[in-house]
Amino acid sequence: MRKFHRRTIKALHRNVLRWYRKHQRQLFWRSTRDPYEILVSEIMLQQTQASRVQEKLPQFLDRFPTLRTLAHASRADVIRAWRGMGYNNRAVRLRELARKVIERHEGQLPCRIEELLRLPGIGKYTAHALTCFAYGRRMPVVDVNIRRVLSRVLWKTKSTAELRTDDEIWSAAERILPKDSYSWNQALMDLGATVCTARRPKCEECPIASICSSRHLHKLGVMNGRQAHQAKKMEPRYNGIPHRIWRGRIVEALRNMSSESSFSLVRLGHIIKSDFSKRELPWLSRLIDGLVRDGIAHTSKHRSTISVMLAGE
DNA sequence: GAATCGTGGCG
DNA sequence: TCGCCAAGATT
Repeated sequence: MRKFHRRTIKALHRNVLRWYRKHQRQLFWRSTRDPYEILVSEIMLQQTQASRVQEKLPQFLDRFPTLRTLAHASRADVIRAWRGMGYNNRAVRLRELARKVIERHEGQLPCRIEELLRLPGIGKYTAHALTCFAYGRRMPVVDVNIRRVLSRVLWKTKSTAELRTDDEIWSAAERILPKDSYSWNQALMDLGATVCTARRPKCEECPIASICSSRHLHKLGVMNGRQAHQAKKMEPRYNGIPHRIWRGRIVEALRNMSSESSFSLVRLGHIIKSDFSKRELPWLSRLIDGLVRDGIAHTSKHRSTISVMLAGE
């Protein structure tokens, strides 16, 4: 367990918050405290860059202005409104979450961490983020930005492959948390997104470079080069294209189909792959099965032909 | 605990 | 060009 000196922490707070007051990004979800709006933003922000959420969130909220409108919408409509966001499971879970909040909590998003964690699509990060950003409670938050920033500032960190463990970072985040945790957490995320970036951090613009444990590593250029490519397991592909991309193409095709009709497997195959042949039907079926399991697609048999559409219900 | 889940930008 | 990366959660 690393020790932190009070004076260092104070300087950290002062410099980061001063930088934040001047350089913060203007983001949609910082100008509201409506728990529902914050909730949607946090789900969208999971593994997704703020700039894209900034663009899509207003459209989504326009379509589903309240938790109730979302809960009463069809899955297909929610998935359609999720277009361009990626990770469509999130859309399905968000709608399911809304329905559970109505049946369990009378339509009020709960504010206790344990209750939040029981809802689909909410893990440790999102539960803490909601507590801090929607309810204004003093609460540490750790996302990939904060993990990288704290890892570099508080420990010598040569590459993003050598970040500190989650336990270490959560513990550190808790111990150095200032009074105004809302601004602090937002500030650290901005710093990580715009200055203390994963690749080519702009240490010359950093308000806490003089305090940073990794400052010398940067001068040596250690953090600049491409990451030592650690043999990561290649994800499954078909025709050189990752499984997930094929799934995405299918979902996009289903979105563009009018809600009453459906595609036969062969027709769908030709839409996502121009040279599709019947020999590839087993491959396509497996992809569809995955989408059905995830509650994104729905299949129906008519005589011997199988049809596909977005999940109804 | 590793594998899985989209999409677009950037170096 | 192509791999890495992005406000993670789930199984």
